[in-house]
Amino acid sequence: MKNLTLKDIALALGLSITTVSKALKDYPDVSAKTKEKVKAYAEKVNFTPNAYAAFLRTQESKMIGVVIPRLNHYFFSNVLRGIMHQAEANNYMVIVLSSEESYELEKKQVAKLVKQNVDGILISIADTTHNLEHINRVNELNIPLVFFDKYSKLSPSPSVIINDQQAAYMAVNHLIARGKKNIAHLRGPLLPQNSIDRFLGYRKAIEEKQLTYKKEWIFTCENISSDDGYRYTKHILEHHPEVDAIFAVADLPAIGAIKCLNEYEIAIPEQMAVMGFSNWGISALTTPALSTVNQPGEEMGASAFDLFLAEKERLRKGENSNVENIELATDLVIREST
Amino acid sequence: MKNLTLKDIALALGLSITTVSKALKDYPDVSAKTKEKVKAYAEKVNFTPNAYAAFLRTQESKMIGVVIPRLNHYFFSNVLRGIMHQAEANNYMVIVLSSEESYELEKKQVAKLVKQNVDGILISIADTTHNLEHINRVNELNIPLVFFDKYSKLSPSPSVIINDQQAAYMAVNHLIARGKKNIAHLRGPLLPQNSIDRFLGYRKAIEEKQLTYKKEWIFTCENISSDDGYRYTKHILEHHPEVDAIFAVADLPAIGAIKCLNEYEIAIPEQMAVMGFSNWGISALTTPALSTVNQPGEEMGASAFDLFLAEKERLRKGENSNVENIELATDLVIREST
DNA sequence: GTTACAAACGAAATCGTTTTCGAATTATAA
DNA sequence: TTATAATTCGAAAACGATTTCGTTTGTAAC
Repeated sequence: MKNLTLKDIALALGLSITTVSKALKDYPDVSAKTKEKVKAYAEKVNFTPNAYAAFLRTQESKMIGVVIPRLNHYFFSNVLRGIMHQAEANNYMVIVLSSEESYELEKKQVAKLVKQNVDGILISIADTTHNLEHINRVNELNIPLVFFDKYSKLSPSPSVIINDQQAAYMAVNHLIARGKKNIAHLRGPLLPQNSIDRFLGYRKAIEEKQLTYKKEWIFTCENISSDDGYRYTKHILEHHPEVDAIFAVADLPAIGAIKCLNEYEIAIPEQMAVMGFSNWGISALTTPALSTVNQPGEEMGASAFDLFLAEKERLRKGENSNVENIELATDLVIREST
Repeated sequence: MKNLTLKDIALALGLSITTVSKALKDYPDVSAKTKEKVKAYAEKVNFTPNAYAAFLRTQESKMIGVVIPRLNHYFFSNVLRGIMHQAEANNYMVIVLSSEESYELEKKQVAKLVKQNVDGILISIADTTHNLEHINRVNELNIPLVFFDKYSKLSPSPSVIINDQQAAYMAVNHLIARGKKNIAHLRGPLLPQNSIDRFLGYRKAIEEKQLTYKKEWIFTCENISSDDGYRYTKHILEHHPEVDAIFAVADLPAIGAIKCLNEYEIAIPEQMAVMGFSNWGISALTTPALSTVNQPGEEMGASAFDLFLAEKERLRKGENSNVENIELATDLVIREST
């Protein structure tokens, strides 16, 4: 009924604990016959070695920690699913912690994972993270660490990201191709690399086509919330009537924008086009449906886990080979709002 | 730099491992002076006992497992946050697994948690779970198990739920108070208790006010998706023009309904009112904004964790006292769609 | 000075697995 | 027949914390 031990199996088969353990791990100094017998019995009673005891010897916990900025976030949920799927395939357990976009909490969560002796940490850093001491400490302890989506250029750890600048560039070019000339940008906070890159992609597209670029058309969504989008759109309507398109850093502000435009009975996309970023599940359900950039969440999660395995191997071998970085492709999802 | 052990502290202070351990746990046979010294040093070097080694003696892993039907689900994300918050306060780690609404996967995930020696399991069962052997097995192993939101009446384990029947009853009564007389219901799958209860609440309200109740106005959303809502609403418009309100088992189908009604340019709520259930973040952002029933997710998560602690204590003492069940209050959120 | 007792500390066993090293058995060669 | 090698197994020592049970030391009572 309860979880069996090697001892139980050894007793049942008249073998020593050592031989049972070695048989299960295919040591060469156990006869084929004995291996068969042990494996068959272990299979029958559904034995799996006690992970805690194993850790004590091997110092491998077979657990990884994941730190994400937010739990109830469509994109990160998808990344998580990708991570967990890959983790399961490799017999790893996953501990998920949220930083709630707070630098202080992020530090605590990372420390907690280190104390838990996780074999590695996958992290997407918070909007407010301005210091990488906690990350550096993980590196010093030789614990594999992988960034996904929100990384820092100041850390040498491997990362899997999208090309935010290029994606934003494509998105804005799409608006331009639709004939829009005065495009406002609801950008993200100032620190995160991806909100910087999306802004740069926006500016590059504008400048390349020699459209007007105005600082007054750039608004910073501190919380990347629908409320941010709603408020700034209202402001745009009242103070910048010449604006004919909005490119938002994420779907949530874009949906807030649509909400506002609907209330003011502005025709979308004729009078004002709206472009989001991330392709959340809900973005297909607004009226009108939101055009956006698709981010491959599950793929990113799976790649992040694979990078962790690679990084672990790299650290084990003590190689000074370069870390891997992965850049995933994105694509435009054109719907009714453009 | 690396994680310290009791041995390191003992060596540094010229004490035995035993005394250090006992000092940290406030054993009575350690002098106050020594306790002070040990605690101060442990604090300074940020010592925490190795959880894996501790488990081997105490058989307590200080980890709980959580199984939810879906990861990217607004309500469950909130429950998770409540669980994690409470877990952190009590020094527990949380392993989250998803059943993806599949009975088979749910069984696997529970088995995995048992193998991991979690101290308890919090679970919201899948829509397709029709058999409780896996739950019973957990009970037999004396591992505390707590249901939240989606439970089974066939298991004696404690649970924290809402009164779905009463909440649905209130919601439908609200539609009736708005003058609606022919109310359709987009119900959930047949197995889960909450979709049964919401249906019963709907029927109770209808029958009590002696409105017409028709089987043809009941539609089963197998996936509780927006697509379900969209499809059935289209069907209602085409085949049951007399229907003047829709009560959905969840927000997602309700949003699908609104999407459809908008496309057909049906006036909401004048020609057709729509009521959801759960109060997802997006339900305030549709046009028109969705009326719904608020479910206290975080509170439910926190209560579930508390129930786990209580159940653990109950099992430890071997009491045959009754298990606790908690029912949380819900409230209507009236927006534009009614 | 002897005994009794409490206070303060440590030795050692234990949890279950892994792995090194040595012992035992069998097979092979001389 | 003996020496050697190959094969197969098991004893035992870790890993780090917990806890039982002794041991030592000091104090008080007689």
